[in-house]
Amino acid sequence: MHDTDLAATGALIGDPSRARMLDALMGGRALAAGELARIAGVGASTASEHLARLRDGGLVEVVAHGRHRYYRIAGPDVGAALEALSQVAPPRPVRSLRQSGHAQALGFARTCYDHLAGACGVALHDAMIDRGWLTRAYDVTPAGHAGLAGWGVDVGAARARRRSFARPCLDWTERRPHLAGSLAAGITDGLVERGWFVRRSADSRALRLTDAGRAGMQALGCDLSPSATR
Amino acid sequence: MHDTDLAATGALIGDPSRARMLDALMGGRALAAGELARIAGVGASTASEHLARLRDGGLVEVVAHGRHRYYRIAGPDVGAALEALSQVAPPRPVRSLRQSGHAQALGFARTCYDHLAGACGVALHDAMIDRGWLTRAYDVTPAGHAGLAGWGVDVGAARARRRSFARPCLDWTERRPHLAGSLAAGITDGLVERGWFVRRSADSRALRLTDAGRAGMQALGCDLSPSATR
DNA sequence: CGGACGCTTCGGTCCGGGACGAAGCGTGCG
DNA sequence: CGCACGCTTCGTCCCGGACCGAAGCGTCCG
Repeated sequence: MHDTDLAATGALIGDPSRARMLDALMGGRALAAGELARIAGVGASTASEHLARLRDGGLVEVVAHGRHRYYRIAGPDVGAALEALSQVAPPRPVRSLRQSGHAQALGFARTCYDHLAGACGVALHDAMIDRGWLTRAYDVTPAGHAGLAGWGVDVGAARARRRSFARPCLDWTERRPHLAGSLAAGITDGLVERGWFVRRSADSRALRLTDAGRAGMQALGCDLSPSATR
Repeated sequence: MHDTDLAATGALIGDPSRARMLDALMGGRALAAGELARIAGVGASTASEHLARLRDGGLVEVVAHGRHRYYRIAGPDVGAALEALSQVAPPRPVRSLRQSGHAQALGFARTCYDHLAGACGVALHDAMIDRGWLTRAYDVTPAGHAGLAGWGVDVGAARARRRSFARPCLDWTERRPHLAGSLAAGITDGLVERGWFVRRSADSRALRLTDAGRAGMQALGCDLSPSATR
């Protein structure tokens, strides 16, 4: 039984270079050390040291492929902590039209670690419950099973994973829950594979909703109109 | 629509003195600046500057009573973020028998901002659902209404507050959910007022379960045996 | 009213951590 | 095999933030 060292983890997140790396890794993919150095805007040696500290602190894990070292968020609890911290972090003022567009894109659709977030994530969560695919206790109904199978999502596989199956994750841009857990990760993977969402760039966890994705989500009953997403 | 400055908030939490203050404030009470200086082990001037930064960063809020300045956690979202961060923070090794006792006490019963956490919190959450006081979608049943009224808890008042009513909050010591939200805050207040739990000290968010509390919780079906709390 | 007290602000000091460049190690490839 | 490349480790420098003591302000109380 232990007390925890909050300051240590806070300090890890509290460096701007490391925070930029963590933000990029919240896109859900593993990124190479060199890529993270570029994203953070520091040299390779500096990036190495930052990544070592994040790894030692348990926030990221590393997988080597030959000379390439791929880093990723260590697990869903880290993703959840970073999202919760984003709830209370101050907004970064928008200084350009380009940044404004990026912030809009983040708010509309992005990954929160390994699942869909933003207005699209919240709309999906709400529609799945309204349509009876998911109960308010976060169980998948037979209708949900069938519907998700039609999306190419294997609900049984998600359930078999040794982690939380389905739970609400409070969305920092919408201030309402989107779906998290292994089910949400499976759904998000499935929707990306179907081409409903496309990743914008390595630097960003913003996702772009395709025409096919818009049609599919609206068929479920997701409300993607501008007023509903505000 | 904004991006957030994660590093700024991380850095606030990442100072040991400030982390100690936040930890004490997670006890759910407002504490005076002088008390927080004592808890953090720094002088009054240093504490003032730390508190000013926490206030400016939105993590705490201040209420003046004459020459006394009482600081408290700014809201449930901050409490949730700190609890989520505790999930991923490294354990602080226990160095003495006294610390070991304190860590045990924290794990058994403590406040997580304004609601009961630890083994007791998780046992209460589970028993309320098992006993049919609460549904798995976190609605209070008529039986729950009556039972809680018997505990002196006003469910209607909790529902009328402009915040989340009832939701799971992943417990960092038990790794399972305890109850959070205005309902949980009301329950915790009620149980403290009934003398079921007693606050140990200003420095700590540990709660002590009284004999009356143990009897009352066991009557509901809370499993407080050592094996169930491990 | 005058002194005590709680708290905040400010200037000065010092230390820790982020940045860089150089060197070293391991993988990949012609 | 030799060179290029990706990454890590190490030493040095420098800046920012925590800390303290002093001074100032406002409240409390005899």
